[in-house]
This record gives sequence, C-alpha cells and structure tokens, in this order.
Amino acid sequence: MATQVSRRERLRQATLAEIREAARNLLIYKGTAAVTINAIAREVGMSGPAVYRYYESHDDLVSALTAEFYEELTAAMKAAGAATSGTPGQRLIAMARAMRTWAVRHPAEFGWVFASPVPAVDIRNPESSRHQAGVAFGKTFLDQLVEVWETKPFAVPALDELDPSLLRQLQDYSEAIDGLLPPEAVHVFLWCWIRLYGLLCMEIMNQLAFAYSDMEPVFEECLEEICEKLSIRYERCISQRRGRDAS
Amino acid sequence: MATQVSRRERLRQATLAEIREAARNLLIYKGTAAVTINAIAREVGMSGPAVYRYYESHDDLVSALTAEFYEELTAAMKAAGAATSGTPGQRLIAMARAMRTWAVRHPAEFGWVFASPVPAVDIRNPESSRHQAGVAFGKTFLDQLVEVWETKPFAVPALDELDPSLLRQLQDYSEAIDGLLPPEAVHVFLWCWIRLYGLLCMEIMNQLAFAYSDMEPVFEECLEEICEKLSIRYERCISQRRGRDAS
DNA sequence: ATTGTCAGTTATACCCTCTAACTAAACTGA
DNA sequence: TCAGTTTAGTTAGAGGGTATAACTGACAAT
Repeated sequence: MATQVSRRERLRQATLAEIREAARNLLIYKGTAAVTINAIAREVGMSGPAVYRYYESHDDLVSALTAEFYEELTAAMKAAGAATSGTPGQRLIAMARAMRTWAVRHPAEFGWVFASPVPAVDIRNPESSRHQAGVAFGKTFLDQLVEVWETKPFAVPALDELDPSLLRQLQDYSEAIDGLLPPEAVHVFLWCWIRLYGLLCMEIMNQLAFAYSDMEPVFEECLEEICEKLSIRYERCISQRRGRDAS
Repeated sequence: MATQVSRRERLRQATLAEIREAARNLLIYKGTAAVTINAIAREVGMSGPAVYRYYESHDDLVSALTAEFYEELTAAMKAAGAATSGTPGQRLIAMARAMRTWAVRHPAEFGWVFASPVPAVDIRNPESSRHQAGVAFGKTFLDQLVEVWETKPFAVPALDELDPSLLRQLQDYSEAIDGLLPPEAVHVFLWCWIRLYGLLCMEIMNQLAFAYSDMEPVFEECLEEICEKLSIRYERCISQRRGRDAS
C-alpha cells in the first residue's frame, strides 16, 4: 500500500530520524552532556540552526528521543511476550527479562529515560508523546499482569488490613485504569513493578557496583520473588544470556 | 581549643562553604542545570573566574557538593540511630526512616547524588572525597546491620542453594568488608539495601507518581518486609510524620 | 621595606541555545 | 509555463556557559 505521503514528507521523516540517530550516538559514545543541537547538526552535516526546522528546541528533541527509547523498550518487551508460548505468567517473566536485556544492552538510553536531562516534565505536560510513551511502557507490564490475574488469580492482601491512605490511593489508581484490576491486585502489581523497575534502575545507575559486577543472578532472584507473589511457576532461563534483539 | 589555622585559611573555608551554599540554593530553586560557575559567582557576589580559586573545575564543585550531601544524609541517619534507644534492629529501622525523611525533605539533593550530572565518576576515581562520602553512606547502614547480625542473627540462605556467580560475588564483597558479615548475611544485607534504597530512588525520581501521591505507607510496608527478613519486631512509627532534622 | 602569595579583576577563546534575516530550491495551481 | 507559496537551509548575532591568561591590589613574613 503506497503511503499517500509527499516526497517532501518522506525526506522530512528521514531527516528527523537521522537527527535522532545522531543524537543517540552522541549519547552512547559521549554521554548525556554531548547531546547538543550544535553537535548533532555537525554530525548530520548541517549547520546549527537548521536543526530547529525539525525540533522546536533542545527540550523538544530530548523529549522525542526519550519517547523513542520508551517505544523501543516497550516493543522489545511486547516482542518477547509474543515470542513466548506458555502461560500468561511465563510471558510476563519473559517480558521482564526482555526489559532487563534491553536496559543492559542500552544503558545510556535506559539511564536517559530514567534520569532525563529535563526531569519530571512527565507530570507537567501529559499530552507530550514522551509522556504517552512512558505510560505505554508501564501499561505493557500492567496489561500482561492483568492477563495473569484474569486467568489465574494470585493471593492478594485483605483490604481492611491496609493503611487507609494507601487503600485510598490503590482505589484511585484502580479507577484510573478503568477497574482493570481491583485495588488489592493493584497493590500486588505495584509491589512487583517497584521491585523489578527499582532493581533495574539501581543496576543501570551503577548504584550496586560496590558489591555486584554481574547482576544477572540478582535479577533472577527478584523474578523468583515475583513469581512467588503471583503464583507463577519460576523457571530458570535456559539459554542464560541469549542473543537477538528487537531494535 | 583555638584551632591553629591562619586567618586566611578561615576566610578561605568560609568562602568555600558560601560557594557550596549558593550552589545548593541554585539546585533547590532552579534545578540541576542552574548550578553553573557563573550563576554561583553572581550569587556570592564575585565575578566568574574567581570561583576557580576555590574549585578547580565545574566537575570538582559538583563532586564537593555531592560529598556534602552524602555526608549530611549520613549524619542524619547516624543521629537518628543514636537518638533511638532500643535494640540494634530498632535503631536500624530508625535510620532507614531518617534516610527517607532526609530524602523527602531534600529531594533535589537526593536526586543530585543519585543521578549526578557527572555520572559514575565513583568508579573512575576512588580517591575522591565524593566517592568516600558515598562509601561512608552505604557503610552506615551496613554497620548497623552488622550490629543486628551480631546481637541477634537472622535467617540466611544456604550457600549451596545460591547461584555460583552470585556466591562468588558475595564472598568477594564479604572479604572487601573484612569479613564483617559472612557471604550469606551479605546476601540479606544487599537484599534489604536494594529494597530500601531502590524504593527511595523511585520515589524521589518521581517514577511512582502515576499511582502514588503519598509514599509513606508504601515505605512502611517495605520496612515491614525488611523487619521480617531480619527478625526485627516491626513497630509502626507513632508520630507518623515527625518534625526535627539533623541538618 | 621588599618580596611572595593569594583573592580578585578583565579580556578572551570556544562552546552552547535560540532568534532574525536572508537565499535557494521545491512544490502548487492557474 | 510561470508566478506564488512553502520549505530547507544558510549566516550573523545576542546572551550565557566553562575555562585560561594576564594583570592588580591586599596581606603576611622575613
């Protein structure tokens, strides 16, 4: 199906992608601070202000890049889920492993999305594609967990045993996701997410290097805990560090 | 005891502190990017390059600031531990609460040390006062946990059930801390540290705002888990959000 | 009183973001 | 075909950043 876009538009999209590509390479090889409009312009072979034809501002470019990384990470997780035949629980674990694999292979990008140069813009501007990509990323894991919940409910805490403030927040979030999960299951979801994402962030931000050089077994233990919490049978990954990528 | 330092040296130290103070205020009120040599110079009322008499470079200043924050956080934790009469376990929990209290009161500073503008310098330069302050911070929690271990040992995993790579790393770290804890207890220590510090980082980096607005009960649940792991009796904090600070 | 050290200055080189004003090419429609 | 518009690119420049060099004045020590 020949996409009905003008030649100009095609060129434009190509240049946009080339700019992001250059920015990404600068990030990977020279660090966050090297991702400047001028440096990117030099890289793609145009002079400074020309980049502003493509991205309104440096912030704008940063957001676009962040969104791209989120999307790539999300795609890698979805691909891993789709490639895994088995129970929803097994797919969930496969997605978690894919998340770490992507993060470990792309530490600069993962660090960038976690501790973005333009921090906490998320909240300020919920319309941005960056924010939407972030939400979609979180939702990927949530959706898979919902599937687990629906096919084989896991143990949940009794609502009346929870802290009142906590309960209120769980109810709010349960509503925010259109009741996809009841508050007590939301609690378990967030418990898993905090362990998983938190551990990964600490690994990528080098906060555990004082003790661990190889975090893979630590991550696997974390998955084991999550499996227990979700009544999923834990299976050690056979091909421990496998190839392939979805980027 | 009149410190035998020259008047010049006293003035110099005062200026150094004033520069850090200005830098900190810029960080708090205008964000990471506003912490520039020039802006600081304006703030303290000297012109640009004069600051280089006090700090060799921007990086140098950043490191000094980071070290200061680490030290303040460490001091707050130690103070909370010292102020708590009770078992070593109760002191450990008091220190953990103090850590969060400091982080919540000083989010800019906590975020700064976690995701420093000059990332992962830690490893590159283990002589820097910044790195040493970071180590001292981690050691504060470790030391307290050692006291717990020595007065009332907690359950530990069997060494032969652990992943071989993980075991090797635990043994290495156990040696690195001069056998203060055996490898199996190190494993539990790191488990606690990852939960505690990881959760805090996610909170301060706003990674959980999509679901939680008040993280205090979530943190308390985390403490409860840690108590269980360490065979400490969990006690809900009575004066839930108390005053006082050690800064 | 002289001499060296130290805090501060200005000037400058080079990088950054972003705007303004301009040029040239490519598309569009009569 | 040929204006007219849109678009991609240019250079010039304002304003701010890091950092160095060269200089000035205050202070301390012999």
